[in-house]
Amino acid sequence: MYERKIPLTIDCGLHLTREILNGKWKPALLNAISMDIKRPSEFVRMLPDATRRVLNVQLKELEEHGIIVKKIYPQLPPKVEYSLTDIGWSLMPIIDAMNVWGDKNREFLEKVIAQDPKTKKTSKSPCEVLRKVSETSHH
Amino acid sequence: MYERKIPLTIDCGLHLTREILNGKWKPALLNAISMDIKRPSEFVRMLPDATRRVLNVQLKELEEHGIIVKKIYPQLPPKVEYSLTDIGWSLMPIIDAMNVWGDKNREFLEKVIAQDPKTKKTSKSPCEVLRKVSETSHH
DNA sequence: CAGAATCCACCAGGATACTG
DNA sequence: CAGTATCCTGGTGGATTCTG
Repeated sequence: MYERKIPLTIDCGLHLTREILNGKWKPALLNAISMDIKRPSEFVRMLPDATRRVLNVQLKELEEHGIIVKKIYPQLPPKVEYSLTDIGWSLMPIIDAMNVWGDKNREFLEKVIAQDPKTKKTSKSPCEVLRKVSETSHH
Repeated sequence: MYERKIPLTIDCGLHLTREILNGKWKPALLNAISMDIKRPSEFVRMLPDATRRVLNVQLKELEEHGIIVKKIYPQLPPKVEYSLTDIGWSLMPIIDAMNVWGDKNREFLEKVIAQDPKTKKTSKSPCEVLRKVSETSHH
């Protein structure tokens, strides 16, 4: 059974963290950036089910919340790169834990979520896509 | 700088976990249940900004997803208690991490989130409320 | 005390098209 | 390649009322 190391008496922190991570693609974006996939075009390839617009919106929020930084290279064609701030990096253990937990329980979770009527099936599995991207993302 | 222990090449797990935790009050509910605050009336007291209905909805989803279990005592007045399943417990380190991270960065986060125009101020701080509840929750 | 039934407002997120 | 402007809809979550 799970043993709590720290006595948690309040959950404000929980709400704050939820607020920061609140957005359909934010965890995935953070995960991507931490893996050095940090250009908008790469995000789009990596998350085929998301729109450029939505990704931009969520990236902007993450930026405004101080989690990531946007660097614009004044070139033609334009080049943009995102990177994690210190606070952003400090968030990664949580993202990783979510990733690991989801992977570990994938079989079970896919079943219970699939049986959920309000779950819309996404056309493509993000898995293979991301795998491809990360192989080719650095030319 | 953050050193990644496990090479993460896919983020499906991330999506699954997000799906499970997707719901405004789910993390707080899980946190509460793990702290042995597990009766509907306690939830309502603990989260004054949430409606009974919404809490019920989210509890039901958590139950359908196999994260919690609902036990109904056939009495008058009715009594209901929720508890975490094994999978639910295995999720707690993540909830805790979120709680800790949010607490640690509270000052910063409150600032950046407050300056966010689309953040609606909640009337009461959940902190004091929860503190009160946990003091009195076991009669 | 627990919870179902309505009704509804709002906004996150998706589709599309256009500019630099 | 990057970003913005519209437009639209589905669903989340809130308010209220009513039962056992």
